[in-house]
Amino acid sequence: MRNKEIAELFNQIADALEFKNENFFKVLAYRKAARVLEELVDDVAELDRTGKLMELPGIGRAIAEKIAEYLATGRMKKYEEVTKDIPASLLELLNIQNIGPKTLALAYKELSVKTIADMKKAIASGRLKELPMMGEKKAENILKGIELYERSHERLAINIAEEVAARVVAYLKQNALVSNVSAAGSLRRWKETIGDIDILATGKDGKKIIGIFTRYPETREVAAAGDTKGSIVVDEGVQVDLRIVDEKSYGAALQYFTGSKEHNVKLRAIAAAKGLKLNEYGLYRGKKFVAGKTEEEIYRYLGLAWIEPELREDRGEIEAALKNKLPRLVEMKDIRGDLQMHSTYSDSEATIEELAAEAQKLDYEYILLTDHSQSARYAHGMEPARLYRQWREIERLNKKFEGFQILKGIEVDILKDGKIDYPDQILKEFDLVIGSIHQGFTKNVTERVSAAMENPYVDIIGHPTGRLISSREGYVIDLNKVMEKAAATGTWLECNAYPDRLDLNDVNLKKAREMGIKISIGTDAHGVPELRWFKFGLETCRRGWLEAREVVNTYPWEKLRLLRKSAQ
DNA sequence: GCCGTTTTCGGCCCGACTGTTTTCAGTCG
Repeated sequence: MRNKEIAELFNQIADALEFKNENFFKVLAYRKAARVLEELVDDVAELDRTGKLMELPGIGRAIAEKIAEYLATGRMKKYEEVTKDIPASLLELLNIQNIGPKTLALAYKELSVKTIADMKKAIASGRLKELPMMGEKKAENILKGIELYERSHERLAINIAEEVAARVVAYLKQNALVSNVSAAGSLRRWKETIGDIDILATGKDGKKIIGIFTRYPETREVAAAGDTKGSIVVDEGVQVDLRIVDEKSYGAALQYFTGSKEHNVKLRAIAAAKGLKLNEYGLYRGKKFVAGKTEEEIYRYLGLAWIEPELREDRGEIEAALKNKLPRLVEMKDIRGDLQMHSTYSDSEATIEELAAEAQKLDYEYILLTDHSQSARYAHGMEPARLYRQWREIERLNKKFEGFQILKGIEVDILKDGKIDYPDQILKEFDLVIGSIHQGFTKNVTERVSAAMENPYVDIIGHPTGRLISSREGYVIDLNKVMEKAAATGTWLECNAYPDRLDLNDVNLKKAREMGIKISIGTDAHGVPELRWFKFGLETCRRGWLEAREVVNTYPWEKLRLLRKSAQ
């Protein structure tokens, strides 16, 4: 699939056009097309073949033709044209805070700045600050931007961002001047990675509150501090923004700062069509304030049901809300158990007993213990003798519990030849079996996973794409074929809740849902504290529009066992 | 460049903050 490759080209065209000070909306159009391709589950080449490219939102005639051109010839004239007089290293600088297209163009034209190193030199030599509209402070801020970029230009993992935000929110809540403190932005939407952390609060004395905020003990640097808005960089190297609004604007501001940008653009268009104006202070008819204290009243006034933050990505949620057809998203209270975890029997720190004790604290009815199978030597996979020992321990422990049980599971390797790591007579003894790829990431993965799904005892495919958010692309796999096979065989696909995996991801889950595939959530915990990461899987499922009945963890075990394909 | 309950042209996001300037340009979200 070349979706990502083409998306990257469009992003670069957008950067180049921005640098050249082209029409801002044209830049946006390319960025939108890039985003649509990045999130596309289908193969862009297939859509091109069947003439369906222009059915995608944000893809019109001109962009469809460029995609077709690139697929046919491996080249895109537009891309070559707009980038030919720009050094390849230059556009990277646009990602640095306080460097925008104007500053960059000026530094390039006057001082031949082409790289980050050039920019540092231009600042050190004092030449940058001599340019028009530049100055001491401006140069200093660019230098800070470069430092931040070099330290951590990667997005923050959701679990880290959530922790940082929770600490800042708790700090602000201690202060009597502040009320209604809440995280907004991509964190409130539970996006899998977070750029910076947005926090919203209400209070009378904005300036004072911003002052308190900038004295947060973990502040490394204060990037801005005004009457209603402040920005700090905390020790993790992440930027935290705080906005202060009036009580009566709280809902409007929460809506506005939760985003996504694309969702908000569409919402404002709906407002405009009704002769209204929506901004972070409220919904207005002319100068008259008509709504804004809560999000609900804003959506209601626009003729929409309130939309869960996780859905606000402009992936059809506004259309669904207009028709009153929003999904009833699965919630934590629907969940009865965790369906993947490891113990000391393979490669984990936690004993079975410790995992069970923690699971009961979490009010689960069951957990599925899924240690590795024998060929996973790197993970101390279990040969049959150790497996039988584990079963006896599970049986012994289960006698002690009431209203809780440990299910006998396994994360079995799908081998390089597509075979499963245990024979069927062992497999059928498990309560549930997860089949996963842990070896041969580039070798016939689609065929091997498909073959595994033909096995009546393989109930779940674990982390189906194998991606690691921080470090690995994932297997070479045709997910469309895998989903078709999953739907045909009644195999469930996993949403692995491990924060670096979140696999399947939101857009793939939404696609799976549309195909009628059931989803299982597992933390893949390798230690007791990691059982608390379940929420990241749950939230990813919510971003994939999943309802409780579509997530198998919501069924009591008596019902769940009957959903297995071997019981059908 | 896209899009259409304002429909084939004209609108599409605009307000806060900073730093440069001396009334506003650039950047960010």
